[in-house]
Parts: sequence; structure tokens; C-alpha cells
Amino acid sequence: VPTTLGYALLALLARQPRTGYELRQAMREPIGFYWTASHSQIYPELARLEAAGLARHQVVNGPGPRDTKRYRVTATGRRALAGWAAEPPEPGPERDELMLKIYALWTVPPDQARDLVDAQLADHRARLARYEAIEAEFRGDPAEAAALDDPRSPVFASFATLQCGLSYERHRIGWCEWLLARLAAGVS
Amino acid sequence: VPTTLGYALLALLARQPRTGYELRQAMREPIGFYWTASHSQIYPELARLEAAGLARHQVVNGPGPRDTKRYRVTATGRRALAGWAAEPPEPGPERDELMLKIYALWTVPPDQARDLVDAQLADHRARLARYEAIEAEFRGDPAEAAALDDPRSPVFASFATLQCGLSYERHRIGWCEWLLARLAAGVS
DNA sequence: TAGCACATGTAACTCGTTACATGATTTG
DNA sequence: CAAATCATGTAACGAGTTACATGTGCTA
Repeated sequence: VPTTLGYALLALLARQPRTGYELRQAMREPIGFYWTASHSQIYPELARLEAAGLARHQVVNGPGPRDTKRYRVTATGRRALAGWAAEPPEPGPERDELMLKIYALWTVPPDQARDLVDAQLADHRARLARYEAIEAEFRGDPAEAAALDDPRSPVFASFATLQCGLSYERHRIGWCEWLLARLAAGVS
Repeated sequence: VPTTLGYALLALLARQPRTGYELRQAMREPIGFYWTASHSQIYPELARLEAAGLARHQVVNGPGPRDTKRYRVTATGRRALAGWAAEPPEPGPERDELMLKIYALWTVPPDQARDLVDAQLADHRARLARYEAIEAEFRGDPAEAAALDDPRSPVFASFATLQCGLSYERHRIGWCEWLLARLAAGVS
């Protein structure tokens, strides 16, 4: 039984075969918004997946300088992934460093507190803009737009996570604005 | 320079002196929504804080069966806490296991997918109800209600984190409902 | 009298990050 | 020719969880 990282890799491999290096790239942008991993974690994990019979590789002499191993999920791996995805996630402890800082915000001079929240607000607005651009891409591509309503398509799944990201950023922006209004009220 | 856990402990001690055992209790409910720690982490960390001069303890023969050490922040610790709290948090990697499952949701039969999202929705509704109850307590207590607008009061800080929690649960509920509507559309 | 709350500590293990290690190919 | 990209691995370290270890006082 793999770790969460193992399932993350299977989830990527179920969409298309990839090398360890490509998996590492993928762990940045699309999926990287909610899960990341460095190559030093990925390579050993791929070996474990293969040992467990959930993935297998093929050596490929691609255009690159050295031989690369291209991994794909096995039928067993695909079943394991679906089984895992259908289970409710175990309620891991939420860890939000910003909230901890907010909890201690009364010890900070109000103008510094305002700077902190201002910076957060700017961050979230920037991320919202990025997500909105990605959303526009989804809707703009006819092939993808067609799959948006089919729960069996990967495009649907990607779009669902994107919607969550959009909603999250809007929530966070709203809260920052609320907090900023309170902090501004105490201006000298 | 302490770890995040160290600052979490300082944030609690800045409000009132506590023993290791009491800190462990506190890491469950109020602050535990966004940071948790077990006693096996807390006791060594307290020793480190003391070694760094940020907290100190006094042995107390309380009503309990054995001597307990009651910790309080030092003036240095208080300054360190305020300095840390004013700094923007470093953007740690977001890790959301549910999003990973959603990313793989296309591999899951739609009726199972619906069950998963249903369960999440119920969880979030329950947590929202809890937060709303806590909010009502804040507003009901005249002493606390008076401090709600003062950025220098711990009550204000606690209330701000609570508002974020309320907003977060509402965001998550909205997204679950959105997703459920898409999944229901594909009903056989 | 069995179990729970009180009360504090250490040890082993897992997960993740950063640094170490190597080396070819392409691009400026 | 120097730097970035491609490409894969291991080692050391830090943070966190679970389990080990000990012992008192109260309550069902």
C-alpha cells in the first residue's frame, strides 16, 4: 500500500506515461498547487511502486543525453488509484502558519499588522488572476470545453480542482479585506 | 531562533502562563484548528525556548499528583514573538489530500464520487455549525464583545482567526455543492 | 479495582527538504 | 566556454507521529 505521494504519482501516470524527471516537472504547476515533491522523493517512490506491481518502466533512449525510464501504471495500479481516490481523506492536522501569526497579531503594532495583511491580499489577488487565466484557457479550447461536464474525463477532474482554487482565493481575499477594514479603523 | 512550533507555544504563553500539559490541551481546541502538536514535541520545545531565554518556568506544587512546571514568556520572548508574527509567512507547499483525490476522480465511478463529496459536505457543514456557535459565544459575552474591535486585544486576534474559519467552511461548502451538481447531472 | 485524568519525559520511525554526487547536451 | 536544462540517484538532517516508560489521585 503506497503513501500519499505514491498515489499522487499514480494519478499523474494514469493520465499519461512519464519519466521521473517529467513527474517532477508536473509536481510544480498543475498538481503542484495542492501537492509537491522533489526528485529525491520521486525516484525512490517510483521504485517502490514498481516493486509493488502498480507501475512499470521501459528504458527509452529519447532525445536527452542519457537513458530515461518511462513509467506507466499497470492495471493493478489503476485499480489501487481508483480505490484510494474514492476513500474519504483521513483528517490530517490543518497547519496554517498565517493563522498562527494572526493569533499573535495583538502583540504587533497595528500598522505592521496592516502591512502583513496587505501583502497577503496582494498574493491572493495575484493567484486568483492566474487561476482565472487558466480557467479562460479551459473554456477557450473547444476539445477541453466539451469534456467539462463529463465526470469520467480527466479534464473534468482538473477543472474541479481549479474551481476549488478559485473559490479558495476569493474566500481568502474577502477575509483579508474584512480584517484590513478592522485594522484601518484603529488608525491614529 | 525557534521553530514554528516554538512560536505557537510563545503565542499561547503570551496570553497566559501554562504548564506543558495545559499547552497540549490548548493545542487541541482554539488554536488546534490551524496548528497541533503532541506532548512529545511540546516538552522538548519548551526546554529549547527556555535555553534560548524566551521563556522560563517555575515549579508549582499544584493540586495534581506531581510537581508541574508553569512556563511564562520573558520580555525577550515577547519581542521575538511580535517580530515573527509581523513577518509574512514563507510560502510552504500547500498539501491537500482531497484535491489529489479529486484530481483522480475521473477514475472513480460517479456514484462513489458523489458519496465522497457528500461526506465532505457533511463534514464542512458540521464544522461551520461549530464555528457559528463559537461566534455566538463571542458576541454574547459583553466583556469579549467590547474587545472585538481593538486590534491590540487577544480577543480581536482570536476572533479574526474564527472569521477565517467561518469563511473557509462556507467556501468549501459552496464548492462541494457546485461539484455535486455536476456529478448528479451524470446520474443514470 | 479498573479506568481515566493528571503530568512529564524518551525512543523509534516516517515523511519531506536540502545538500551531495555525476555527467551529457544545448544555448547564449 | 559558461551556464542552464536534461536526467537520475544517495545522504544527512529536521519536523512530526506513535509507541515506550513511569507514576499519582480520583471516580464509577
